[in-house]
Amino acid sequence: MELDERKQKILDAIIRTYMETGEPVGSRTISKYSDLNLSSATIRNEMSDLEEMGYIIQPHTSAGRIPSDKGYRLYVDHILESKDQEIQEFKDLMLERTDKLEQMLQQVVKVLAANTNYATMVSTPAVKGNKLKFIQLSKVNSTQILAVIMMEGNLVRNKVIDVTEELDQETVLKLNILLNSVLNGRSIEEINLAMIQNLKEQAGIHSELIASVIDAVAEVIHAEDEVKIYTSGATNIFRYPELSDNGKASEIISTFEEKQELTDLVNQTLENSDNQGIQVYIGQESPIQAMKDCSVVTATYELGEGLQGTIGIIGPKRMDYENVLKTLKTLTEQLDEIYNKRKK
Amino acid sequence: MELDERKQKILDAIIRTYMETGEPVGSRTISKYSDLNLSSATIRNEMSDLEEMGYIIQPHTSAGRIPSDKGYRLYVDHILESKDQEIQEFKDLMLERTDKLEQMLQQVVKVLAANTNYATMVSTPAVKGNKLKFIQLSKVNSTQILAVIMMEGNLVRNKVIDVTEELDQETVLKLNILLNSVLNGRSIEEINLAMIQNLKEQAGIHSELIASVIDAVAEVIHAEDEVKIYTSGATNIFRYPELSDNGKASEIISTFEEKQELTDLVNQTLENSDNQGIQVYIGQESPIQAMKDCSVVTATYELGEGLQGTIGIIGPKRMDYENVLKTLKTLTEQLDEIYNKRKK
DNA sequence: TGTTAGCACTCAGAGGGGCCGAGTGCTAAT
DNA sequence: ATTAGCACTCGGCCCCTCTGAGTGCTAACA
Repeated sequence: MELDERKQKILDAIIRTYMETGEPVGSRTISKYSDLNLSSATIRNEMSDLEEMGYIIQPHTSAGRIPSDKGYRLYVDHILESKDQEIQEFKDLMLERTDKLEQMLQQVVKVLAANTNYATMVSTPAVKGNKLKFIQLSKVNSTQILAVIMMEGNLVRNKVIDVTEELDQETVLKLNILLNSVLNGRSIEEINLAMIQNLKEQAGIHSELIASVIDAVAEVIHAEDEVKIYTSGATNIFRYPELSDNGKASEIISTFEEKQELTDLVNQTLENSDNQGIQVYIGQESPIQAMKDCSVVTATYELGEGLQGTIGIIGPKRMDYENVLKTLKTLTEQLDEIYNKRKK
Repeated sequence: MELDERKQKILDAIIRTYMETGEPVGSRTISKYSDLNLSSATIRNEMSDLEEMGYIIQPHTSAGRIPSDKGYRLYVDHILESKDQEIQEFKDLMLERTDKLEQMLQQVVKVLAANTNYATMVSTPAVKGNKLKFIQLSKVNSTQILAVIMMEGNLVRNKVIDVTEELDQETVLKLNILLNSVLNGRSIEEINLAMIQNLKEQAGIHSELIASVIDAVAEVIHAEDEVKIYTSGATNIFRYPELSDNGKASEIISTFEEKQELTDLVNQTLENSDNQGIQVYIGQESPIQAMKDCSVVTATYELGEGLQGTIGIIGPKRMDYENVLKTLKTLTEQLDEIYNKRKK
């Protein structure tokens, strides 16, 4: 059987209606609502076909039809194809923009949740192929050294290193210079064993400390450690009866609270960025098991210099894809812009 | 009317039974369950008195009685009076203890939620009268300086400062020495205007930068900014039917997610620490409106040197106070111990 | 041949009635 | 002061019915 234009239109009408109401939609509704001017009987026939083809589902006899994952997928793919969408302004949000990236992201995720009425999340940017700007060792006390590591994009990480040998100020200074002269401007991938060996030799008796510092650098740069995730509006899922069943709701909210699985989502999203970085997971497609009854829309934003983060919106399968996609697109663009301004 | 011993015992029995079952408890139950050897009729008379005195409530005619906030309060106060409670071990938790305080706290809050089946939260320590260990300025590029500020307790904060004037390495070094010589070992309260003035004078043309740095120090030290709150087990509230009513659950979980109000709770807790730092808010007593149907138990832990944080457990009013109080006491002691070991 | 009207059928959900049992308050007896 | 007994209350549960939305099928129609 073929999905001709009329069937498409009917499917579209079904999905739209269902997105609004959340109730199974019947033939009569479509017959009246849409501008197809077909009787309910005809619609029924078509619906029967659509069901056979797997685009819609009847939750039980004598109920209307609801879209299946496959139906949603078709719908979303259509939207994704349609090219330029108008741009909505986030001025009010951006007015309050702060210098602190993390605070801003928290702001973003809140506004997003409030605007969309879905659950939202955002990850801080992961470091990817990022380069060292400089390392600064400072003596804390006789047995501890503070290593401050700054990367491109002004990301700063600290680590306190315990040392066995006592160091004087001068030695610390020398080690500083040594480390910086060799490591600055390198990405983690570029720092190889030969380089480390070389460093150790030059450091002489302090080679052990060098090893510690390198370890710290490696640890610190390793992205996963430091990707933070902010969420908001998890309780929005109570708005959608099909999700607020106690077991489901609890699972989804737990996932939001514990965040571990969200990290997986972020990583997966970053791996397959395409289509302007926006991805839509419908139902079972979702990488997170707890969200198999939801749709998850993710977008990748980039603050330049290999700093990529993810924004995600989680809602019912009948979410307002059109609006969500548009909003996410706008938002990621705005984030780009912020970065560029800050750079200037 | 007086609360004689028998009434006390009956009240106690009512509360304990209700804590177990979550159902209103009737006179017959108490008559059989307790070792008072009184008929249900007698119990009924006493219950009638207890109700009049405000310790118990009848949710509706022909239902049993449940404890009122006042009843719980009496019960909790009794427990708090009873002195030495046995100590329960958290060895498995502590085995995994890491150097990273925040990671450990996250661990703590998770274990706590899993063990108690209540919702839990923990705040990172707030800085209070804490002293500067040192300040380190580093040149990032021609217009930016990185200030690393280390406090007692090895708390490190970073801030990138934009500067208008170009600085060479040597100047940065000089400013470093200047700042450290004046500010080291001072707490934020000790840094006064005269000191700042003095610094500025010595800095000459760079006085503006000094001002920026001082601002940064102030900002960074200001506790509220940096108190982070971790939560876990928010969905545990679904275990308790009296809380899992949709509206209430949603409110509580939102509070947990947004965290702003939890900060208020933390602050309030830190302000009135007494009774080994453990406080119990029952129902309306809670500083957080959303939790007016819950009980909130908070404990203050101290990592020495003015670093205080808060642990909180949020559950139904019929929570197992005895166990919760014991657990919290143990936990805070363990945290103390960790600090002492780390110090050594 | 595609579309429509009509009709019998299905089924979830709302509403109502009746029953049950837990629990109370009161009274009279011990 | 305590207890036994009794009438009464009331929420929760089960069962039934009714309703209305929706379907599939068939026959008529253009």
